[in-house]
Amino acid sequence: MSAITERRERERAQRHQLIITAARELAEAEGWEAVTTRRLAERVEYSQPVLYSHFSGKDAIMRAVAIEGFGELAARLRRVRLATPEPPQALHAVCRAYLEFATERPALYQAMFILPTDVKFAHAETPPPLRAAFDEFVSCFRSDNQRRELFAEVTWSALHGIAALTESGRIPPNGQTERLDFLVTQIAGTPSGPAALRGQLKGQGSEPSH
Amino acid sequence: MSAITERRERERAQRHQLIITAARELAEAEGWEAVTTRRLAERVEYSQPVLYSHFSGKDAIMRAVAIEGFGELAARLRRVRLATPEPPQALHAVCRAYLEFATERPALYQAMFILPTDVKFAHAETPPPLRAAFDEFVSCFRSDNQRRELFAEVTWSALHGIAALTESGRIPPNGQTERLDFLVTQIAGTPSGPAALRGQLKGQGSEPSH
DNA sequence: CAGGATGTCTAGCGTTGCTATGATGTCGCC
DNA sequence: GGCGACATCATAGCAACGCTAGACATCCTG
Repeated sequence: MSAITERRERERAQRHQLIITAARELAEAEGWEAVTTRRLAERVEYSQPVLYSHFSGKDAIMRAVAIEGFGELAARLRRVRLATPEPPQALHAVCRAYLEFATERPALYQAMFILPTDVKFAHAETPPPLRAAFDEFVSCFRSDNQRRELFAEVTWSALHGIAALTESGRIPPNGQTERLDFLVTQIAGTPSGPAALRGQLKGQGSEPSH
Repeated sequence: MSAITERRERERAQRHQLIITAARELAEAEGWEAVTTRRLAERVEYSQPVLYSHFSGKDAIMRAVAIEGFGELAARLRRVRLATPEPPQALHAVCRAYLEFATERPALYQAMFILPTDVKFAHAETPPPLRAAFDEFVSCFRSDNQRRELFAEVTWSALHGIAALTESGRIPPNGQTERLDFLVTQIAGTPSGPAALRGQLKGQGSEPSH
């Protein structure tokens, strides 16, 4: 292989990444509905068909952005968990970091967890960064807990519910701390968050009633 | 007002409902991406502009479908709750009914809770059926629990997370019972579901660990 | 019965994701 | 060095989308 073709492949790889980055920036700035193939092509200073020589379609571009997001989320959760040695606080910190991620990067979060996708979750073909992110939740539970995968799954689902409903305006953005503290307290089976430590649970039953 | 204009208004109201029903049926049969104004117009046997004399646009049609769904969900949850007198089981039953609703009517659920909307949640202009559905969750907690609104909010969020991630294929459809049982058990702060009563929690710590 | 208002459809605008075709430029071979 | 083969890229266009202006018909009213 000649040096020239090597350079071309390098340039091609750069352009590949350029498309992903441009799509992500455009989505984060104006939302996914503003990401059209025309605007994206203009932004990377190529014509539309070039996009299709790198990706099979708009869906594939969004999938690439999502996978990039999985890597960032996994790294962020891992950093937070390792920085919080005490177990209950680790779960709380990881959950808070998850919600912060969803709040700070709504468009990225949408691509990862809300918009239709054909990325395989909990499957052999699952992208490693996605599995890594999920494992951060699993690692917040004792290794002798045979159901820690279930614990992690439900914890993640609940966090996703809060994040999705907040982002779409279906629950008010205020009170995230209370929701987070309550959730972690219940999931962990024991008070762990700062609010709980401040005694917000005192004097109130948590049992259902008719 | 003449009898003729009365008849016209009646016919107009019927057609209004016909559009909503047709949109819903089309969405439930082929998904919302298949609901185009052209296909919808063809289905109600009118031309496209007629839709716009009833609704300001496609969004408004979807909003009408969603509000219809809120009414059905509220009725379903209420029926289930009243049929389950024992408090802990009531919460469990209501949660299960919510997930069943989401599973049985995925397109309707999407319009209600996933797709972008400008329906006001937790607001003065909130549609009464929506508020009624939420209140069914609230009513599952003791009235002397000053934070029952928070309890209900987090419970609903967690259920929505499970429903949304399941429907988009991000968590496998198998194991919904386990997730539901675990969630209700943790939220209620005491075992309440059948699985918990079967002793699935034995011998496993629920405390996080490093 | 004429006139005006009401209601409906035909036709079309601008935009979308995507692609067939053709021009341009580069590479390897003789 | 010149030339055919190849890869690369842009122009132009397709079908379908949400939505709307204007023409047409129909019906009620004076």
